[in-house]
Amino acid sequence: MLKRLSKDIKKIIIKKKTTIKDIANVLNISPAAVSKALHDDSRISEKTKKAVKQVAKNLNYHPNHLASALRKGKSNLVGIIAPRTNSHFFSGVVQSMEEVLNKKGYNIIMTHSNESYKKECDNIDTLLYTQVDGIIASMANETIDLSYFNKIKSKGIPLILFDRGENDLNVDYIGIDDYKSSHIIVKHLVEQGCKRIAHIGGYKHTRIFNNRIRGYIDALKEHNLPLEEELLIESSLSIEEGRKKMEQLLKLKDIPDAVYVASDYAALGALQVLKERQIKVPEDIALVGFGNEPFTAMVTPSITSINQHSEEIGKLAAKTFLEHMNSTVIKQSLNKKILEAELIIRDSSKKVKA
Amino acid sequence: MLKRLSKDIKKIIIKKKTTIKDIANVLNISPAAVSKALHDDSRISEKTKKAVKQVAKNLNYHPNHLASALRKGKSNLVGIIAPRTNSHFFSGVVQSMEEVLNKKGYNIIMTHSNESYKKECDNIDTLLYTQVDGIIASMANETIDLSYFNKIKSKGIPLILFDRGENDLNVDYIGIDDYKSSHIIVKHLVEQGCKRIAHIGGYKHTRIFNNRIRGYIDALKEHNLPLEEELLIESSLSIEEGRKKMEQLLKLKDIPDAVYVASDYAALGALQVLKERQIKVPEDIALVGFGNEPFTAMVTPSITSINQHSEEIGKLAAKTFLEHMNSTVIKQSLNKKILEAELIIRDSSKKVKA
DNA sequence: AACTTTTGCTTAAACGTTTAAACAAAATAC
DNA sequence: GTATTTTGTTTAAACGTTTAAGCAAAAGTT
Repeated sequence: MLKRLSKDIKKIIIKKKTTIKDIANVLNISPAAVSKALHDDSRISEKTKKAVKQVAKNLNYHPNHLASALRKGKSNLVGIIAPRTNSHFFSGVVQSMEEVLNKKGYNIIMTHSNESYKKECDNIDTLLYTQVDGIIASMANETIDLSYFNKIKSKGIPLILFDRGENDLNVDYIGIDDYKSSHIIVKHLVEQGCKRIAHIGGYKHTRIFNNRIRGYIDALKEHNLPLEEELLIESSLSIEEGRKKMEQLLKLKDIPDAVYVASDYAALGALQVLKERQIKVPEDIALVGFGNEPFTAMVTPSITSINQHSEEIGKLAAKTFLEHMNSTVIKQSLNKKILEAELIIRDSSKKVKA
Repeated sequence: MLKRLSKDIKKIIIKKKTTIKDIANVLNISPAAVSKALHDDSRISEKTKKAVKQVAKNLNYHPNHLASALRKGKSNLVGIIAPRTNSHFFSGVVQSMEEVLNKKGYNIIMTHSNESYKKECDNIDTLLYTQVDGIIASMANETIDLSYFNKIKSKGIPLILFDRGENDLNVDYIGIDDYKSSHIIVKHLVEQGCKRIAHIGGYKHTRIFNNRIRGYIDALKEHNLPLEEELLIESSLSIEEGRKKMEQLLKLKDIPDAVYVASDYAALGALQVLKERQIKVPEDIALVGFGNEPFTAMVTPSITSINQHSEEIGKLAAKTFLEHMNSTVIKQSLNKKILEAELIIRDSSKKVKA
């Protein structure tokens, strides 16, 4: 009784959202005609189209996404999961994805795992809950168990991984050739005359970091340099970790003459330590980072780094998603697209002047 | 013709998602009964509830959120917009919001403006598009134009701001008393015997930073200290900016004996500079940060800071949202909740030993 | 003028839920 | 043993959109 009353009050106070029906009533046409007019259907006259759009604007009409998504069986939303938000690489990737997807009428729901496995799972859950049409993701550092990603696949919606992917998971993948990138870096350092090349790498269980480590090891071999255990360090690659691992390397009786760091952030930390200790870069120790973050060009000395082609990766990932949506049958063939990375040589490793 | 065919193929290949109807068919009951059983309606017998839930599990049933949201007229989603993802404060706030909201059946869509106005607008658009039931936001540093936030209000869904709010905008707000916080800090520094207290603050156009600056100025006055222009600096408050502004202060002929930095990150940068220059903290210069980030306790010397009660803010913001949802009429009265902050005194400012 | 085609709309069903209302059967009350 | 309440379910409509199918009128074709 009281409840009924308050409900009526609500109805009075809340200006009901205008629907397609309201527009139809104003113009004395059917809701179907309105819907078609709004979608520029060729079977609707220009006159009614104009009228409908005008009334829609007047009544402040906004389509009910839930209704159309339900009816069409797709939400036109794609979920993105990135491990971090503040890296130039990831934001570049996302931006170019967004560009491609928006053009095709898709909206994006961004989520960040912050490198945490739990958050990643939460992200997947909300994305599935909101009925996204697909998920494009890059895995958190922590993630080892992949059952949650399989949950996506079992729902039947496309999953595309980029950068931080996994070989086991049977999905499309876009990334750069990390193994080869290490080769390019080591080759460059050798050409600069370096003989004791250290590697501050990421954790081996992450595909890309493992590949960089393997590449480092194999490249040393190719150039007949010995692999010394004390020169190969795993780390979480934050600025602070870069400082710590660099300090660790400087404590060795036989310090390296070059350090290849698997992330620009950690490389920056390492550089800070070197500068504080008055160690000359690149003369005493040459330094190479990874990711081509903008700051690498801005610090002194500027840091040599690997350009990961974020725009290209984003574009390809988005296009792969669109391919899935446009194919009527479930695609069986997988897209594994591996781009070749590019070394941007800067002062931190330029011992031999050209 | 061909299209029809391919559609049929699709139907065959794609295992249709199981719906409430499928469960109903299996058990020979009505879909309505199934729906009620799944929601533990008191009018459904325990026996059928159990049976329904079992079948649901067997068929791998997942409720169609779009359908239920459409029918119920609410999505049970709440959008959150935070300026940054990596700050302890914001992640604490969000976590406690999530806790409160999940308990009441709400899911969260997190977005990050990354301090960019454009991204903030994009976030608002996608959130409105996904038909969230409300938005809880903290404004980007860049944001000056508030028309986009008014767009939310004009849609009739609740908007709750926290921390970075705005006086003009007629919305609920939860935050700490920044003005008073500055007073607490200045008082503390004066008690430690400091006479030239500098302030590295944020940009004045952001409410909270403006309040901190005003608080700093008024507190100086109260303690009969002169306000010196060269000691009051605006900045973006990153680590790097903290370094730069500290260096700027050290270039003065008459350097300060205390620095109050409006962010722990910038305070950390300042501390790095002080340590590099062998300036004793707190003996030569006392240092106070803001935000009580975990690292403030971990660096040497540990940094005195202001605890912003992130959990409390998150909880209150979530509760305010829930109040909106539960009230049948549109609430006119605004909630402005200002919490008192707490100074955590650590080594960086402890000149007078207790 | 008698047809076909095209144009511009309408009708009605569907998407998967929820929920008010109805109703039969069982349990309880008197 | 009839009246009333409670229990457990069904029916049917609704949420706002899209879309296949239908249909009348206009335009085009012989």
